[in-house]
Amino acid sequence: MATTLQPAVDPYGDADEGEPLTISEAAEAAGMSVHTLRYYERAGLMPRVTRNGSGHRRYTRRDVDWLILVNKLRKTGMPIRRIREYAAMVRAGEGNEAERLELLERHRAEILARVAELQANLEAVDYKINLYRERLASR
Amino acid sequence: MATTLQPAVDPYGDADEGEPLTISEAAEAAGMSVHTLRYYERAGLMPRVTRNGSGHRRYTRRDVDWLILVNKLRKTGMPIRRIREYAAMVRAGEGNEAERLELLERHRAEILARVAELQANLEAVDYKINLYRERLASR
DNA sequence: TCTTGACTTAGAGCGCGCTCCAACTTCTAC
DNA sequence: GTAGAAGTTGGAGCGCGCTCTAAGTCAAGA
Repeated sequence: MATTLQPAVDPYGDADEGEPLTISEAAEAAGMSVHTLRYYERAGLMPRVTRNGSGHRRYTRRDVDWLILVNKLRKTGMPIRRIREYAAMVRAGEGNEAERLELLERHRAEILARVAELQANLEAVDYKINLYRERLASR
Repeated sequence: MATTLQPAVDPYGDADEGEPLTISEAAEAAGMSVHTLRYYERAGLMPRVTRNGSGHRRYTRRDVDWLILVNKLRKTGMPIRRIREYAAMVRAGEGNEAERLELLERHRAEILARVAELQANLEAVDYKINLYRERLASR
């Protein structure tokens, strides 16, 4: 008997994966904790996660790729809530690419704004640094 | 009207401070809420805040400048905890400029690292964006 | 058979940075 | 003098994103 429940539709777009990973292997591969993986799933951030016969999660390579992307979205400040929306679009399958694109383009603009803000405020820090350097130099 | 907010510019000289501001005026000038100003004071982020005879806070131009700096440090991700350390140094007075400089230089490095991280992860977002654009174009 | 360890769940806990509330006092304008 | 705006305090509450705990299931190896 097959050990995994295969979905009728592959939410990622393609098929066939290779050996699935356990949660700890997937956590290792994605660079996060098993706690976080379970949390992300509960939070609706995974388009799908299949289980084996005894209820254990099995992560495909695509699942891990998705986790790595989620990680990057998080590191660029995308809130869980919006990643959930994105995951829902991916789960819904093909046909909503325009929406997905719009979400990512908005996020791109936010990243650029964030970089600009950091660089602007960096100037104030640099100004202060120079002030202290001068004060120290004139002793 | 001698009581307007005049930038009589006193960037750390011993010049006149001018009329002190109430908490709501200072909040307005610094671009934050009065709640936040009180919170920052309680959290130890203010080197000093004087009170008038009846216990109301009076903010000098220097206090507001400090708040603006704190705001920039926050926006560049410096935790409250570390700003508290910095405020303690300022409160302690002259003689610890080397420590203050070190704190700011560490923060500077963290900002640069953050910018680099954002830019690196931005590439993944751009990659995805291009993917969706191509998918949409070939329809 | 027993132990070990990896997995499961629901739910609690936590650190951060505010943000607000209740109850009270003080200031300002009329 | 009085209304009401604005100030004060201690402490509660909140949204976020994890992070961990407890109690249980299950399979493999000594």
